[in-house]
Amino acid sequence: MFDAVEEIPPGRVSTYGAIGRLVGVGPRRVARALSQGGGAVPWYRVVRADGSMAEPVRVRQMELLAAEGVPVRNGKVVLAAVGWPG
DNA sequence: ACCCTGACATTGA
DNA sequence: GTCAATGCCAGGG
Repeated sequence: MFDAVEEIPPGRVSTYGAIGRLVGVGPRRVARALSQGGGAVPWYRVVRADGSMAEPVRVRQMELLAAEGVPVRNGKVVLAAVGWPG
């Protein structure tokens, strides 16, 4: 699944659910994997289905995304614009 | 084995 | 658009 995450091009964003469907596992499995192993992959390009982000990292994540030119609206990523289906 | 908890998703109010 | 309830999978006590 880390492969799927690395597949996300810069400036684009995907969701836990999307990744989950790609690799055939539940979204929580993805979230868990990233929270533990993460670090070596662009985990910040993965957000919730509604574009919001996880509390523990939401600040950092917003910065990293903004740095790649990802549009954010009210603390939520504009998936309609940069969403990455896979 | 049972219960609680969490970087989640979907549905209905 | 925001909130609560329900379903889901895996870990830890």
